[in-house]
Amino acid sequence: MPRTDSLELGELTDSMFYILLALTTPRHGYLVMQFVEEITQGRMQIGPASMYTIIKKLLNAELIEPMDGDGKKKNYQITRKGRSILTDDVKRRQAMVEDACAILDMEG
Amino acid sequence: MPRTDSLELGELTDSMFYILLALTTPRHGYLVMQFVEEITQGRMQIGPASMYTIIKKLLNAELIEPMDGDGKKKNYQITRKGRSILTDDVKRRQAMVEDACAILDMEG
DNA sequence: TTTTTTATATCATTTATTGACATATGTCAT
DNA sequence: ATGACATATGTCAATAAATGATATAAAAAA
Repeated sequence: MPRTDSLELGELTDSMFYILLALTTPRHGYLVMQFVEEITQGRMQIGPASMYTIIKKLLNAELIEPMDGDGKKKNYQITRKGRSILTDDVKRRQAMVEDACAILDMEG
Repeated sequence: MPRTDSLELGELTDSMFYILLALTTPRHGYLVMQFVEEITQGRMQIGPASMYTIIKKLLNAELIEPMDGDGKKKNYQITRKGRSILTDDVKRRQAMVEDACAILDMEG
């Protein structure tokens, strides 16, 4: 990924992808971690280091925004810009799968 | 991605994914670069630095193997192990797209 | 002959991820 | 009320991945 910022290319890393997906509903970081593990059935786990590092980056890029926090908890939600980049990235990933299914002999 | 080797997790990076896909037919590095650009219609480009670095890594992990080279050209092809990991990774990516389509409101 | 394309390769740098660690509050059983 | 565990957020150093720049050399084309 490196050497060029993935967000500048309009691409999301797997972690960013799932965190953005989680924040289509307002949640705080800890809940996002649990949510990702749940919907992926444990296939993907995001620990605190990754979580809070990436949250910071997504905030900075304005793909998510802060919301009303309840005490210690800090809630975030996806922005319009974030949603747009997320749906584009779903399409990008869909295209990759289709490329593969065409060449291999898998049902796409 | 880092801190843990993606291959040890049985996961492929985007570049590895396309290079393996290209090597389902025997090809040499330079052809792989062109092939990837073609099938992705320019969406993904892999330059020489990435190409030969990743080829080396895939060889080392025995996901590809060398073949008869014609002069300067070095041909490679995917191994059985490589094919198995590739199809698994297609499924992993398919699952990600499905996760997203379920939460967003996209046709999967 | 000069230029471009083909073909392979390395190195230093940047970005991404994460294990280990630190901190603090809330909850629950003993 | 005391110890254990879950909740909740955060940093830092270390590792891995990708790539721009650069180098080399043969073949093809202009």
